[in-house]
Amino acid sequence: MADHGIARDQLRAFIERIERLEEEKKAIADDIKEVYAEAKGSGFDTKVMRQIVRIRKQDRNERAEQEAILDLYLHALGMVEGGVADYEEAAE
Amino acid sequence: MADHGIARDQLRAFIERIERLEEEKKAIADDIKEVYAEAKGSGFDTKVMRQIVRIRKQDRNERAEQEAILDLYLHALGMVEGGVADYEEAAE
Amino acid sequence: MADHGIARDQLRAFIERIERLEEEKKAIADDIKEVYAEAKGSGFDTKVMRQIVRIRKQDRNERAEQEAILDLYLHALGMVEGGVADYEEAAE
Amino acid sequence: MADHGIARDQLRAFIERIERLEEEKKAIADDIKEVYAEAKGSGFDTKVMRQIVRIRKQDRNERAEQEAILDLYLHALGMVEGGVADYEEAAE
DNA sequence: TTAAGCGATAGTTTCC
DNA sequence: GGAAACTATCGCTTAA
Repeated sequence: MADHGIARDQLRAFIERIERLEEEKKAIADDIKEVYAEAKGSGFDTKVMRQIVRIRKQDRNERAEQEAILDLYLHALGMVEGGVADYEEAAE
Repeated sequence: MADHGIARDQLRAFIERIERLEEEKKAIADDIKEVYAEAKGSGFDTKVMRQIVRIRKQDRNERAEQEAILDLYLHALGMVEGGVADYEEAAE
Repeated sequence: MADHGIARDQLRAFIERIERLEEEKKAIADDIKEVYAEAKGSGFDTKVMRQIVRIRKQDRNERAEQEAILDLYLHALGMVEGGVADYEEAAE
Repeated sequence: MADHGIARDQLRAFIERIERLEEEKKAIADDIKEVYAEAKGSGFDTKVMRQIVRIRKQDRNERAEQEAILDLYLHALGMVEGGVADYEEAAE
């Protein structure tokens, strides 16, 4: 019985942290909407803008993935041992 | 032709503002995930937690809606100007 | 009352079509797994393979999106009416 | 060095087989969406439909599991070889 | 102004 | 158990 109170407080704290973060997230989402509205007011086509944003994001993702695959290859080819890898192993 | 450069700069500025905001949003979303992970590490069931968060949000929405309806009634009845509102301002 | 039977039969038909399609989908997913297993048996690293597949897919998506954005621009700039569009229509 | 070319061709073949299968899978997924859309157009609630499909799938899984358990029992009791199983195969 | 299509996000499941 | 794929839900935007 004793722990229930503690667990409850802990849970409440977690929930409240989450709720505060969600509020912040919501606020930012609203900011984004505002920016689009403002841009629209300046004569820009928001549809086009959204696509630009999306494609630029894709570009970033792709670059990240390219690096990931390069890493993977280097490891697969064993071209990493003797250098950084030993360092990392030693550090574990 | 002259304005294209300006429009371009303006567009670029809008896009960059949006991208910065999206980054922030992403960061917060990650924070939320972390909190859930931490709670899980403390032995809480995240599925249940998510439900709690969802239900509490609904409650808030309902409450907001009820207040909106109340406002509507008060306005319809002309019971609001210079009356309740002043009260609320004074209370803040 | 009369329509219930009909609606029911219709619903049943829809459900069964869906279930058949889901079976097919499942079968193909299994095939894919088999191919990965076979490749693994031939000494390939499936992790790398999955990344290759993913990145190639991204490439395709990006290309599609680029085309979409080009279209959008052309329309936004009004460079399509009476011009390219008619060409395209004529070509179809 | 000589094998690299072969490995490469082999890899390419695997990748292409996978990509072809993924395309087929995608096509079927799209077909499923279409059926739902069509059903919606006929006045059915797709949310409910999805639930029906899910429940029926669970039922099948359960039934399969029950049969597996039954099989297990029958085998454990040695009541199976040359009996029911052959019947079923013949019936297919 | 609302319905509907679409995109994004959240959640579940599956694989490693 | 952690990551990735798939699914479902939600909210926005658009068109009627």
